[in-house]
Amino acid sequence: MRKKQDNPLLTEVELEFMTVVWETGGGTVREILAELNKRQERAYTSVATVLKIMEQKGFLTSERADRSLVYRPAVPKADYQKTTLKNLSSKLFNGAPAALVARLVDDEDVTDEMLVEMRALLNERLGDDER
Amino acid sequence: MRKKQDNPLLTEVELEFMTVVWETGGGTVREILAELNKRQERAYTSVATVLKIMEQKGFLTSERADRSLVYRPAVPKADYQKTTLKNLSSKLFNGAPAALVARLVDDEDVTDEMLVEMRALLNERLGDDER
DNA sequence: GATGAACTTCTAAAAAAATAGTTTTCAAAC
DNA sequence: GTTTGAAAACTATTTTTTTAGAAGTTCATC
Repeated sequence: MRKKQDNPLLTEVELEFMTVVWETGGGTVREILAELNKRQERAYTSVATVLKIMEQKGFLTSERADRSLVYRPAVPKADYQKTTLKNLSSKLFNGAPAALVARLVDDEDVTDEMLVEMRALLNERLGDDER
Repeated sequence: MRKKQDNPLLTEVELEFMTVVWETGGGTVREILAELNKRQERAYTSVATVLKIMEQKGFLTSERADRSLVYRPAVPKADYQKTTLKNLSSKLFNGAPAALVARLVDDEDVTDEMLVEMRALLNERLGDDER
């Protein structure tokens, strides 16, 4: 009987940490701390605590190297992006991902270039024949 | 000196409440409670408290009718969807909304029909001339 | 003008998330 | 072999979110 993991979402702070780990590929607490503190000062132990929790939740793995733990992503960023989009789409867009795109389309901050890029992605996956 | 409202996002529970208010157009505490309790039992005062907070945060307006307060959305769902997408895109997709669509495109749960629908939306906004 | 039902408002406690101090561990340096 | 320093583990505090009881208000009715 497998437990299947029931809250697949990161909290605000966890996401910030995870972003650094994805970008850098991971590292020791001290290294991750250094990266995080470029944005906001935090104590060493705060970072260590959160990283440990994230490991328990299954978002990170750790491995000893010398005296330190080295944390690495256990979940690829692309997977988590997918999870998040699914969640958002179900919570705020009636489960319809297209509704989500509709909203992007009428956002004036989204440029035509971006929209063209999106269309290209869709065409690539769909094939260019009209429907 | 205006404060400009610095956290524009709903919490988990607030979003659940807001969803009901958007769907129904709003109502009294008792009415909203009835709707919410279809999913999860909650005390009357819990709901009243959260609705009050949401009003303070600017997501709802209230108006007296008889002895009761009637709550209504102060923010259209479409606006909030936009806010959320902006936030998500900046926090998890390097500020590139197209990256978000890229992720939708390679999600096997998103059907071709949905993708075609998205493309139609893009074409509509862009005009059908190629590029 | 007292009573009570249906509210809102006030207050607070429980739970979750975020932050960080204190203690322990362990290898290396002396 | 004792001291020291860097790190993890443990424990605690603070803040935010969620939940809800208790007290106060309003208004129709007796």
